[in-house]
Amino acid sequence: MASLKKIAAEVGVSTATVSNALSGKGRVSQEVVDLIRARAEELGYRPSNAARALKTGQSGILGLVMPDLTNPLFPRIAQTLSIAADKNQLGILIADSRGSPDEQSEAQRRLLDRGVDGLIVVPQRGTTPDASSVPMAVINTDADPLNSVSADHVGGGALVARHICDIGHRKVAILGGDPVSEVQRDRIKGMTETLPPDVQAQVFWGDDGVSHAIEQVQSGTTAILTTSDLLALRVRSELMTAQLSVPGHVSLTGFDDMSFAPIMHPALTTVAQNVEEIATRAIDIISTKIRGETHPLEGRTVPMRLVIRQSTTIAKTATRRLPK
Amino acid sequence: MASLKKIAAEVGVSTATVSNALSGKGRVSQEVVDLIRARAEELGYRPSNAARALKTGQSGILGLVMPDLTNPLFPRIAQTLSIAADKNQLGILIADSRGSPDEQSEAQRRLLDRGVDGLIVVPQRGTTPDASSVPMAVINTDADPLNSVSADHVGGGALVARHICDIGHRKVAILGGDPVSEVQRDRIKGMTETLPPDVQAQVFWGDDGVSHAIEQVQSGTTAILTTSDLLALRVRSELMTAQLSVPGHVSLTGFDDMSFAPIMHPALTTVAQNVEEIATRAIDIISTKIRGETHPLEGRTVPMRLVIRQSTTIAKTATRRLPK
DNA sequence: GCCCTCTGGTTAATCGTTAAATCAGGGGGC
DNA sequence: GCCCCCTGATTTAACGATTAACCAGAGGGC
Repeated sequence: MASLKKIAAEVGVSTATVSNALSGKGRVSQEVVDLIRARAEELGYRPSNAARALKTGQSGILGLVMPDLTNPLFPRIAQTLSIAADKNQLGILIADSRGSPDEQSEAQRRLLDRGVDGLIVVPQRGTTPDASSVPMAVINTDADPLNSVSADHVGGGALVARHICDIGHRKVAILGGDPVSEVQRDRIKGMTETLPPDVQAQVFWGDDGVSHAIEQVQSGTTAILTTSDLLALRVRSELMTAQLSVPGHVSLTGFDDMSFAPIMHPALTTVAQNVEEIATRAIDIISTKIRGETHPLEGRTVPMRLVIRQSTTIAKTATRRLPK
Repeated sequence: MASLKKIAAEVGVSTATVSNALSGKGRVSQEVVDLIRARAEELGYRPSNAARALKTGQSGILGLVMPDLTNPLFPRIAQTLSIAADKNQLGILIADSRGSPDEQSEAQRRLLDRGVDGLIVVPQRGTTPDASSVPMAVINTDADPLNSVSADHVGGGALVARHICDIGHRKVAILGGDPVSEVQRDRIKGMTETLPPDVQAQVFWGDDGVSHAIEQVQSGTTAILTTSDLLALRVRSELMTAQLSVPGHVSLTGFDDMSFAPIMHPALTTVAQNVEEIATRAIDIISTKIRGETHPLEGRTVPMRLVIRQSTTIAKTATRRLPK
């Protein structure tokens, strides 16, 4: 409602002076500044984003492209992102790429058309986001050359593998959802790299993988490591119908520490992402990029954290190997 | 990059003509329109949102205020909202009210400052959103006088109560998370209203409620109805430690059909919201409001859907009452 | 032949903010 | 007393799109 012009008229100065007074940029005497500030406050002045954006070419808005907004991690990312964003006076415009790479490009384009200053993209599994005319921060995984920040999925895999190994398991099944996903591949890479040669490990993928992994329990597998809590929940459910108990017959682990992990039965051992750090850093990185600088931590990963709960326990059939 | 001015210069007409040609508004001959369209296409012309917003006073952006972005329903709402929004050429700016009413007001203010054309608010439990200078659509529940659209939570409660009753349960415990939540109160209202007089029902709330509800099983309660899947999952977990099986000893129901409901064990009987319809209608309502009209369905609720899974079964201790 | 209308445009103002360029006037250096 | 610089402003132009108002010329009615 109230514009610079109105304030200028009321105080009896030019709009430029009002602009300067409020932004603290030009040269304005202290008394005039006070006068203007007071009047602006009274009138409830709020600068017009549109006008500022038009003039400066910066909208103060960031675009967030998520592969699928129903991704269970999205809420936490969105929340932290939105909080971190308004600390930096930025807004967040969302777009859903609906599971298809084409839509991902469309989503990027739509956000660009709206004049966002930067883009934060969590790419579809196995895809690379389009190059864009504004700075972009990619949240994916270390293996992605475009990755700006992400959890250390390889390290997370290592954590859970070491844990399982430490509590004496010598034959494990590793279960991934979709081999196209770099994130999942990295998690599994971390697991297999870390397991010592005397531990037998077999990797399974996809829907068939679930039953195959479970069959392995018959032949001595004492632990199933999955790349996602959702997958672990499914395994848990199928183990139950097969009359196999967790962790009695087999230990089970997930990934991401989703909402249900602590309250399912048994509570699920999993690996948590430091979503807050990732989101905050993403905002930081994109802000520095927008300013034309380079962020020292760009491309670095954020450590994951092992959350040990009741779904993993000491392997009965083996002696415990003590951590060195 | 390319502006109306540039196109105008290249084609040799005025910017007004270009504007008219592209928007189809003024009077421009067909050949000139074609010429301009072609040139615009070639130059990759994209209208500046900022300029348009400044001139017209409409930004084409909607603000979405969520009580807590980690709310498990948020992703689906956000997704559908974002899809429905871009069908209407609108963008969605998110804000998180972080669990506090103050932050809710702050969030509204921030979005308003960014010049949104309308606000979609899912209020904090037990709060009323601030009146705002732009049209607002509230997604809450029927009992809220400001409600613009929402699931029929009362009806949902009725559905699950009727189901439980139909399969022969005569003593049930009803468990809510937070009595401040109008949504949860409505769900419970629907349940209690629907249960016939010969069914004993007791209502419990909050953390203590979980254990109290479970104690009831000792004294003949054969079903526990909760107001949320998350709550049901916790109950399920505690029942397990108490050596009580679902649905063997007790039937269990949730609400909202969250991601884990179908894959937990036993799969959870629950009541699903038609989130798509709600979100689509919210966008519709806010769009009509922005145009200054009134939406015929404003304030109406959307039916819920009962999803029967394995967590509910015929009460052993009673004869089944057949649905009429 | 005069007036009116219709077509296909153009001009110019405006939205609110920013920023470069300009300017008036006082004070100090020498 | 002249020149320069500094302070505290003001003017002016511009960002890109929209839109009301205006205008030239063709064609038709009578």
